[in-house]
Amino acid sequence: MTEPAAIPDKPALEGLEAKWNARWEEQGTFHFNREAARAKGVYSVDTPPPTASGSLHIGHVFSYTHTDVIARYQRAAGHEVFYPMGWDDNGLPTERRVQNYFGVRCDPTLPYDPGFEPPLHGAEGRSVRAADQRPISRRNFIELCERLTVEDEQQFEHLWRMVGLSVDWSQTYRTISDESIAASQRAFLRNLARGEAYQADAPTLWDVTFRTAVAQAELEDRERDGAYHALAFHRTGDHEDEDVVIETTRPELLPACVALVAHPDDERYQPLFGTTVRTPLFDVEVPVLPHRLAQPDKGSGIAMICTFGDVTDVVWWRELHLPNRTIIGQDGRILDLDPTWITDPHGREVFGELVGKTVFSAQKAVVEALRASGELLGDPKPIHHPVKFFEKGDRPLEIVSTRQWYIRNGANDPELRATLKRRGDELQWHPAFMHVRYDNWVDGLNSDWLVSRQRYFGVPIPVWYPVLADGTVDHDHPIAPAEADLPVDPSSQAPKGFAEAQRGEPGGFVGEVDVLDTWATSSLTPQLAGGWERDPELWDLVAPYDLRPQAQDIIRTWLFSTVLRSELEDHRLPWAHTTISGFIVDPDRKKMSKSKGNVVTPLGLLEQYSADAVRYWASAYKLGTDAAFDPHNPKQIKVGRRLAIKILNAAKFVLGFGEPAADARSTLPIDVSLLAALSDVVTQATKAFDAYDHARALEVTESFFWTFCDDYIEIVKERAYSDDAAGRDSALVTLRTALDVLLRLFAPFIVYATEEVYSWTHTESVHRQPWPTVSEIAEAIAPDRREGADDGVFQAVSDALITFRRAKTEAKVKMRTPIVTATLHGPADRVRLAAQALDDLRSVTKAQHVELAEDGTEFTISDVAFAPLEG
RNA sequence: GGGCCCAUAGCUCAGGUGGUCAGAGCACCUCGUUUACACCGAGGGGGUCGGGGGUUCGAGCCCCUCUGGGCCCA
Repeated sequence: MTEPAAIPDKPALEGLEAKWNARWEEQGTFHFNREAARAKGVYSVDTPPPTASGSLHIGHVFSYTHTDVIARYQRAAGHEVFYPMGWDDNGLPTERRVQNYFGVRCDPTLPYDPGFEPPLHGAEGRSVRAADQRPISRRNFIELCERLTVEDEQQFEHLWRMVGLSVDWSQTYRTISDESIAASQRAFLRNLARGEAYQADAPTLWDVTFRTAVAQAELEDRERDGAYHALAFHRTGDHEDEDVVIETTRPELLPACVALVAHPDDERYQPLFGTTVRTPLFDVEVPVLPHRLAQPDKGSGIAMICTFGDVTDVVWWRELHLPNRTIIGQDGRILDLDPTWITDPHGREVFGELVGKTVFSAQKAVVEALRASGELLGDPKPIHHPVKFFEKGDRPLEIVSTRQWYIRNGANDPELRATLKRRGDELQWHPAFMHVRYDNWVDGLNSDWLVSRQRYFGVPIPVWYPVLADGTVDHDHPIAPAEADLPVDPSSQAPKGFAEAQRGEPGGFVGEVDVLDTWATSSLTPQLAGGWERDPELWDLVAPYDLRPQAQDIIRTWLFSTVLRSELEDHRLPWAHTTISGFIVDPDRKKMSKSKGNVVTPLGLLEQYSADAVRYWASAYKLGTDAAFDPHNPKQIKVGRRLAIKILNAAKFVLGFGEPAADARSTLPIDVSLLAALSDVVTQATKAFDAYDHARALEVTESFFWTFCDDYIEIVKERAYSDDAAGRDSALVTLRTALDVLLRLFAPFIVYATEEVYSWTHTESVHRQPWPTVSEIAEAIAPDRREGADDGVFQAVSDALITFRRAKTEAKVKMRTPIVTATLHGPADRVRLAAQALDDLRSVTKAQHVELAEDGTEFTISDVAFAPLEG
């Protein structure tokens, strides 16, 4: 672009997205420049990488627009903005999508098939039943994951470009790329070396469907129907004929019962503490113990402890030093094991019948057997109670005992917990009240972070284990690779000093097959994007970052885990500010989610109303505020569209008046006054942006803009066309200055229309222009008029104008109907202000003569004589 | 059970440090083809700021409490 473009006859929003995206890409408008960064200072954004396998909905556009608006302001305010985009493509969501899309599932025991072609291609939306999924090797499966995410990411990028995110697309990263895997593994190895990562064989929350362990942060409670079953336990010793009745929602776990428990203060059960009872059906002797977590008001107040029905069972088991009698396997079925603790032949027979049954079937079988033995008292009492689920799962979690990897997070380390709390205090939250959610989460941590996942498409945990001479695996002495050798895949590569043939052999090794939790990599997005240990120059420029924008529901996961990793690695916050966007709710105030079927996809809205319109809608909401959205009547989007079109038209009109003389300045009182009002807008918008209140910045700008169009342009229109050189130049300078400033004030929000307009008079992008300043506006004012300039004259004329318009409306005459004479009344000071622009006021009202009267408390007019309208 | 947020015109939302703060847009009514814009313009009607207490000379704005909605954590 060497010359400004011609002003079109009929400016329109259509096509601007494609036109300007191509131009921005070609000119590198949003490229991060390291030299500029060193010179100007950096504003770096740790962008949330959307889940590549998900679909973007209107809520994403909402929050990402907030971030972009901030980035654009900071760029204008003089920073070199580091604003990369990432794709979170590793993990379960991708696996699940691949299964459904291609009709396959991963079976790691199968060999790789180089010529494999999936049975389906694009079974979008429907889930393919597990039985219909073709089993394929892990490598084939991962290849399909790669293939699909690359396709998805292209669509995402297209959408984001259309929305107009000022991202530097050359900085894009993926959480599953070799570089990301290496970074994630490197961070993990350092955690391991410092003793922050460790293994434990412990009861673990387990999703039966996905067959993987899940972490505390991935839990959610869901209300489910259940039933209290009253079971009779039998006392021992001197009280053999007495029963103790407990109520349980999980009678199928009876064979895993290891004790009964009641609250230490519960007088009903105090006599039983220290005694034993025999379980119904299985006749296993178990102790009756006191513990503070037993709830006297729940059921009969005494509960059975099983290994393991819920997380409380785990606490009891650990604190009361009870035996582990796990009976549920990783498939959610009763394990085929020898229950050595059950000695009663009938009990062993009953257990044998349970083997292989699902939890559901096992419960039916146990209940029937209890009925038959008379140890089930009465009918089960239906209840509604919260049950723990994996947030992505649809079957209740079980608890199984397995070896897993953990990263310390402060749950068992008061000092670390306090440090993390302090980091939360140091972080600047926008809005501030979101800080509480972080504190609540850190306070509520009850276990270290479980990071191993029994999945396939993820970052491999980079360790091997020695196989001892007797063939057992020595998990206590993991073999780690050198950082220089990363990334590694222990399931297909041998550790240094071993040959692949030694895999699984005595004296050899085995590779860890688990992968890291997605969040264990996502918690490193500052490192992944910022070239940590890969590009030290970049890392030094951008880290710690300025901004972490994100959704409120992942404060406990993404935000917290990123703070944790940064603390463990660098003992500092990863960023100075965090902005939390609200989410989108439907007109009934229900959160938008796939399962509710109320998700709105943005592409249609962008095409129908334009990206600027959608951006306006998003920008109009403050951070942290949930927004109701009705896709059938997107009012705010329509308003945004109207605004964007108005900008095009107003600019065309203003520029159409022609150019002022080169040395012209704003001289007439009303013109100076308009620029004073504009200065005030700049001050307010700047202050709002600096306080991360973009909605306020937009509001003051928009409000001024409409007044500018409806009043100021109308008021000076005739003068701008007139032969009076002085008056005309003052108007033209004022109009052009105001337009130029307004375009830059709007540019963070209305990115396309402002750029289009700017191109009519400039060869550079409006998005690379400095943020407007008060002193710059003063430059447009004649030097002797700058002192004490205020908006009084403009306000007075505007207010007076309304009374004239009202008079015409009430007289039911056209606005252009000439007035022969009229008297304007008002307070003396305001009348005198208006008098300073009396010629303009007369021209806009078509009044030949206006009498001024200093009386009354507000503007009114009287003695209006209309002239007949000609023609 | 604990915590946080929200409840202002029919709708969607603004209302720094308490004193023209009762606002904007949409919707509604009336009028209007004026040197950009009918994807427009002008004017107008409309709310005892969820209920109840309290602090204050004065409270959407501060405190208490109740009700309803949402979210987070147990």
